[in-house]
Amino acid sequence: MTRETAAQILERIALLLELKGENPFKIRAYKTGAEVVESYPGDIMQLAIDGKLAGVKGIGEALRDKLHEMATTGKLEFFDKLRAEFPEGLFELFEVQGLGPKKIAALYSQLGVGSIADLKVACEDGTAAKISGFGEKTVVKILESIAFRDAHASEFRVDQVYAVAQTMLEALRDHPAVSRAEVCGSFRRGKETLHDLDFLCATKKPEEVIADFVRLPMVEKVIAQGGTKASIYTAGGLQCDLRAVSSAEYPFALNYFTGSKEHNVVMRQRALDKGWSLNEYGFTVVEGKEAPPIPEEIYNEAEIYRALGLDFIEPELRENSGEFEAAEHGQLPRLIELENLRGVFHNHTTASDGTASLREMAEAARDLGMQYLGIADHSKSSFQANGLNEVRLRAQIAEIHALNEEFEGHFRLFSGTEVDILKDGSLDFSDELLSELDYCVASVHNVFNLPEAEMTKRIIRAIENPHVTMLGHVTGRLLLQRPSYAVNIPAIIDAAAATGTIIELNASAWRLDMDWRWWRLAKEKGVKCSINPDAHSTRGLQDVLFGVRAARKGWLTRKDVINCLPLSEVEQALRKGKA
DNA sequence: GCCGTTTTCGGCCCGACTGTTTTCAGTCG
Repeated sequence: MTRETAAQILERIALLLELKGENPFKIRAYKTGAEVVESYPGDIMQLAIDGKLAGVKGIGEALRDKLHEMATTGKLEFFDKLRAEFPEGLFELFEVQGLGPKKIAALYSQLGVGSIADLKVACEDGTAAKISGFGEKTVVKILESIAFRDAHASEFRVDQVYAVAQTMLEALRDHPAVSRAEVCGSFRRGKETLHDLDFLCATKKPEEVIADFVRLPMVEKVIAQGGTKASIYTAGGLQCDLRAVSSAEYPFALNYFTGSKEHNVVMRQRALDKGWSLNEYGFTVVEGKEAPPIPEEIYNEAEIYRALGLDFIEPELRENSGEFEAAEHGQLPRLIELENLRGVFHNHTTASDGTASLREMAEAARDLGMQYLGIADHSKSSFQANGLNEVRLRAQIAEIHALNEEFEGHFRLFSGTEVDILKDGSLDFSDELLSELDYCVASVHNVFNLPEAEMTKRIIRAIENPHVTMLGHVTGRLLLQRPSYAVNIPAIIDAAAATGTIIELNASAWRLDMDWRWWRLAKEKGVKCSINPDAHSTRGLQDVLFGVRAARKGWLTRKDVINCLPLSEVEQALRKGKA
């Protein structure tokens, strides 16, 4: 059993115990246990098998035994018995905004509601509104939340598909009959959410490759299987398509299946203007038309673009939103790469709601080849996240100074805070305290329902504070789960430009906020970006990967992203904008 | 169920907001 599965089982136990009205502290113990399993630095499942979990904080005797059982037998009797008491669909009810354990338990016991489909019926026929604690507004909110969820059905965040994409791609590339393979589609274009994964491979033996593809271990169900293409579902319900083509066709197919559809339309039109027809297999001269000869050998996508008089357009830019004009005039940006990052800001430690200590986070960042790490734990108003008060923050600053002494200039910790932007736009800490920090991230964490004008004013007031270095997750959205609050982004960008405030690109796959669609505007206005993992564990630092994808999609180069600066320059840059 | 300058049992994170109530329970962050 994988650690992800084990963690999910512990989480589900916590939910079921909540439904049963169990002791809340016992429930929290299971939730903590799930987090520990999820983010433990080391092979926790092997430790469980070997019976070496003693001393792992958060895992006591009971969880130790349960983890051992899961790791060795692949199941957990306690969980199987517990979940048999409730319908399977009950879990999805927790995804509905406004529904918690108490309301779900009431719906289930009084109306037999055991799934979102049941819930929808109960809301629409008026029975739900009759339950004590439910009313008209509750029902409306529930229906809204269900509608939002339906609109995004069968969509996945990129972190949910990343491992499958890599594993399948490796399997394809490993295949003796495959010469080249790639993930195409919206995954390759760096989209933040997607419906399926499109794989492409070049081979002389398509049927053999297809047959082996549908037998991969992660394949749950074969939807279709033919001579050159197949579709399957993984256990997680993710659809994966494979197309097998010849080596000569490969660059054309790669281009075609990467899309976007709008980009492809323009590509084909440009080819037609030359008298060529373009499809997923190659160029052909249009019947009866004067046309230049088709380039004889096209081995890669760049040569297709060159044949059409264009610079190579990176997949992330292929949305027909100006990339052709830029490619024609040699004005495409040289997009940022993961390797350009020299450090990261906005990270949490055990002082607030992170799972790793200051030292562990620093060591993990060094191991990733970074030169610096910015700490930004929550401020006191974020009680839920164990936010730091003034005394604890000053203690952390001192601790950071001590660690920096120890690093002797080889690595640098920056002291910061993720300070709450309060309802009126004032900040959770005084200017005096903020001035003692190396930098400050300001974020909204409560009162999401303000009208747009008020929310915009609130955030701009925070931006105008000279101690606010950067603005955190500007819209508060959680992809596929919660829409952004109402806010006027162009007005925020203008305010950031006027005050020299950096805007964060929160790299958590849940957020990717500010959205890639706004970065070109921000860049035009001279606003700098900081790609921030918002890491709550050492593993979380690696989320910068998703942030870089989004930054590339937003046309950003290393020059636009502040944490591409080497240590020797970044400190000054943190101050410069606000000087 | 976990933890502990407690060795064995008491404490474990808090406040705002919402909608339903008529003083507060439930949810969220």
